[in-house]
Amino acid sequence: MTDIKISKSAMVRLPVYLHYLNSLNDETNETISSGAIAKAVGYGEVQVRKDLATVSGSGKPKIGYRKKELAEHLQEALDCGAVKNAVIVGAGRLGCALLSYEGFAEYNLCIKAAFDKNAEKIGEYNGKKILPTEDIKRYCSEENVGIGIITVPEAEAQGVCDILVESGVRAIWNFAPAKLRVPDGIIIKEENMASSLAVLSASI
Amino acid sequence: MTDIKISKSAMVRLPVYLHYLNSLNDETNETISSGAIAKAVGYGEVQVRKDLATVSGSGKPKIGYRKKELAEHLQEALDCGAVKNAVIVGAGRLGCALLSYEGFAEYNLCIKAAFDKNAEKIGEYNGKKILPTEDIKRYCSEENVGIGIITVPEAEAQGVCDILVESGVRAIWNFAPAKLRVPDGIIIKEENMASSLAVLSASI
DNA sequence: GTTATATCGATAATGATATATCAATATATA
DNA sequence: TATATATTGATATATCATTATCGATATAAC
Repeated sequence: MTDIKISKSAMVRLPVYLHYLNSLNDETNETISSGAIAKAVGYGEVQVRKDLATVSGSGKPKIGYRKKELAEHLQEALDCGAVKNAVIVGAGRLGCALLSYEGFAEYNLCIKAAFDKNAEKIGEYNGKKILPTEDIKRYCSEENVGIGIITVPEAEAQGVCDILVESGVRAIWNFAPAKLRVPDGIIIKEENMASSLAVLSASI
Repeated sequence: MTDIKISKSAMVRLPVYLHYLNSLNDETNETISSGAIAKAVGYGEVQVRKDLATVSGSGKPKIGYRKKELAEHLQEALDCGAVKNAVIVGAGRLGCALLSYEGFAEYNLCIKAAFDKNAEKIGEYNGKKILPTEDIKRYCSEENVGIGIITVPEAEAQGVCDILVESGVRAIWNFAPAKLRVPDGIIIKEENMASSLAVLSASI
């Protein structure tokens, strides 16, 4: 693992490049220029070059980047060569939306199952199991789950978070509008829908 | 409108402060210190003071901030005194999840209706109307809609975006993994779920 | 009244990120 | 082979955001 430091903000852009490359349906050209990518994804072209330089170095003057090679390097940087497993806790509307969202597969992310404390929800959704909350710990260790997604109400979020951490999950994606406490070493990303929309609204 | 410049990243934190203040159920203290807020929401205490200074100035040494006053100032800064209307285009799972999400109300955001091109979806969901795509323009001007939320597949996103812009929407929240082109003056926020999760996954 | 303490606000220092500039280079053309 | 051109990569600069420091001030205790 060549341990180059990639900035947080660059990390957000990498999947965008990869997605764009994947979306190109085998056109004639084997290569693509930073300018073309920049235009397509809406970043500055220097920005693109700088980002790509940190992961690839396959760019050649007058030629551009070899698409295939670049995509591979992006995959490596995002470490999405091997499938990674995730689970969702909270099988409400948002939880189910994520459960059935196809887009994760592109990055080799697999949402294996969801959990809910409500007995009525237990069963299947879109071919994926919804299990009772009590099963989280067992399931996560058996299925080698590394990522937990929290879509429960605010009041329950911290409890769920603790269970996930106990279950060996190393990263958490939190959709509840609550600040969660996690031990050092656990990565947490807070996603606050209402506040995102509020920001947008404030700027109009 | 006192036109102070608030940085983008500070703007993201303001709703968090407001939400926290709202969540305090009328405790004995009328005031709260920047340190206490910092601890609760997980930011540095200098950070909190700096953010609050840009919107309020109601802080007093040894006392802290008057909760009520602070909340009002945050509301003003976020301009969420008056109700603002939004619509969703794409009544799939994610669209419906957002349609029924209660959390927006805290910031006086009202998602009025959703639109879908699929005739089967037309009707109601959770008490809110789902209308055919053709009605977007008429509805938005009649109901004074300023914000459009796009939850359609990538291929349809740009078309929907154009319609929304034509309909007088001034801000767009895009959940499709596509870079959308909008005229100057229209604010757009790209939200890429898959790529968010990919970033998280890459860091474990 | 004087002193101690909590807490803010302002300024400065650091760090991170984005943009601009330009030399270096791989190909194409004459 | 020499020259022109597209395009990268590196360096420098500018912008933006966070953290640290410290003096100022409102209350409380003595």
